Amino acid sequence: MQRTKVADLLRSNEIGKTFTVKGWVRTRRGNKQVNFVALNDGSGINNLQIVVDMEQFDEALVRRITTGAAISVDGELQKSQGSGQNVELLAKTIEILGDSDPDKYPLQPKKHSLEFLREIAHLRFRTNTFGAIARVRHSMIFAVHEFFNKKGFYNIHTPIITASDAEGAGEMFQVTTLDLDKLPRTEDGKIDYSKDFFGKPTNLTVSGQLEGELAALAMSEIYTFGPTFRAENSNTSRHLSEFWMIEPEMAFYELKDNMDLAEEFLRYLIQYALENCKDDLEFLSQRQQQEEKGKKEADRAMELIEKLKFVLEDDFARVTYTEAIQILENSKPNKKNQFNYPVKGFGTDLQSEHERYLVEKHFKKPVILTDYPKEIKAFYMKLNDDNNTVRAMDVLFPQIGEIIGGSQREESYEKLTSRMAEMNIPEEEMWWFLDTRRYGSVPHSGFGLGFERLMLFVTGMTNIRDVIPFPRAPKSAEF
RNA sequence: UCCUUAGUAGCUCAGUUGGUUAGAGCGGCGGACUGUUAAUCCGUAGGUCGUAGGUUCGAGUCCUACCUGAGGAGCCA
Repeated sequence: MQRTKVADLLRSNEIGKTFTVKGWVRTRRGNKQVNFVALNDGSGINNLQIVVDMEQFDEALVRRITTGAAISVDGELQKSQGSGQNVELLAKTIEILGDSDPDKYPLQPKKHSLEFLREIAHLRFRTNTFGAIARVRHSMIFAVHEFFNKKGFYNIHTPIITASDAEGAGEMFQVTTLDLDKLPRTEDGKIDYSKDFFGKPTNLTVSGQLEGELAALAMSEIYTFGPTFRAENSNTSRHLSEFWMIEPEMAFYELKDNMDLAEEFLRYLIQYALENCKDDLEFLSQRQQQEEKGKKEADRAMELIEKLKFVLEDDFARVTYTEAIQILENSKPNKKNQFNYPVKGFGTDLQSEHERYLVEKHFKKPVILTDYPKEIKAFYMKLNDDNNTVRAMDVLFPQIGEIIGGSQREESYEKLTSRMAEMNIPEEEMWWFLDTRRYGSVPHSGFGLGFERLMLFVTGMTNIRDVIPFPRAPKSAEF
């Protein structure tokens, strides 16, 4: 018989009909007369209750239905006598597909800490929380492509392995096939990369932006959605060594168009989650509420779904860096010396505590900060007429901070090369990038959205290692 | 990388100023209960206390180093 998914069966009202379900056992309980098995196959957050009439089954078989075991059940759908579910499956035949030794299976029918589950990340898909996160993650991936497809953007695959070290977005992972025990040397003792696989030093990409610009200056509107790698030794709940980034790049967009797109994009994704991930979000919300019980009232996060809706209600605040500095300088915590890093006028690099104050205390909604001093931003950002600030924009979200970083790009060949000279970026390595400014250069803009940061916000999880299936971080590459 | 903090049964934790056979809850296992809802009740088996040194008559409990986790900072997405 054809297999029916648990989620479909739970929605079904074909009482009395026979179905086959396959999945993994969450719990079994009962007595000599009747047993109840909670079965999940990943199709949704809710389990199907299998009712096992003990008179119909061999006790030895039923004993093998342990937490974690895989089973196949043929049975009749019926209205549930219990109150926890509408329908249940009265088992007619049960087949054990895969046993699971209850003495050794690490997942117990009880609450586990997220830290423990990180140590058994190969099995954590089987928990409610990580099943929900995996489904939400899928929906968000799908929504990203849907959004851009609807708007006529083309998805571009940019390279994972690159030879350019130009963006300076952080430490890079080197890619090599050289034998590290016997490195070939040139006459002056340096490593001879002409012997390496690509004939020159190569790394894993830290951003697809530069290649994205090449595509945008022909295709008009493109986006990338791929893995990026940073070998930065950063050990926080907001950073990964391997993460997924979405980078749209648009010809003929100025900074305001860029901001409008970023805001529309984020709203679209959140709206999509609310409409398509209701069950999972409700579960994640309950989970979060449980977690928050131990905290002081002032430290508690807003209820998840309420928080998501709240972001949709209001336009994001848009302020320039200069205005933000003034707000911060005149803020209570600054005057009372409560910031660890006091704000001292133009040029101060904003710290996490400052961003959090702006978003969570002052504006109480997402904030887009623009026009930063050129000194603290990348070389490719368009210089403003004041010669002092660049057309950068950072979108700041409550709790997670910077979720998007972007800018209008410098389209002038002269200004770009002079900025590169100031920042000691070798022109000869960037000849291909500079060609876009030599031939048919136009105003253009783009931004990068850290996909896992979005996932943090949408799921209400607080550690980024919990919103990607197999997190990569310093000293951590298991599974 | 820096600061703080933690590392005791499968999991979550308690172990008083260093002192006889290291405790609990949950989970597992055995049993009871004619429909349960991480069920309930009774019983039972599991640890030498992150690793390596050291102090001491004696260390889970003090000291040093290292490893690992968590929270925060920097870097950023």
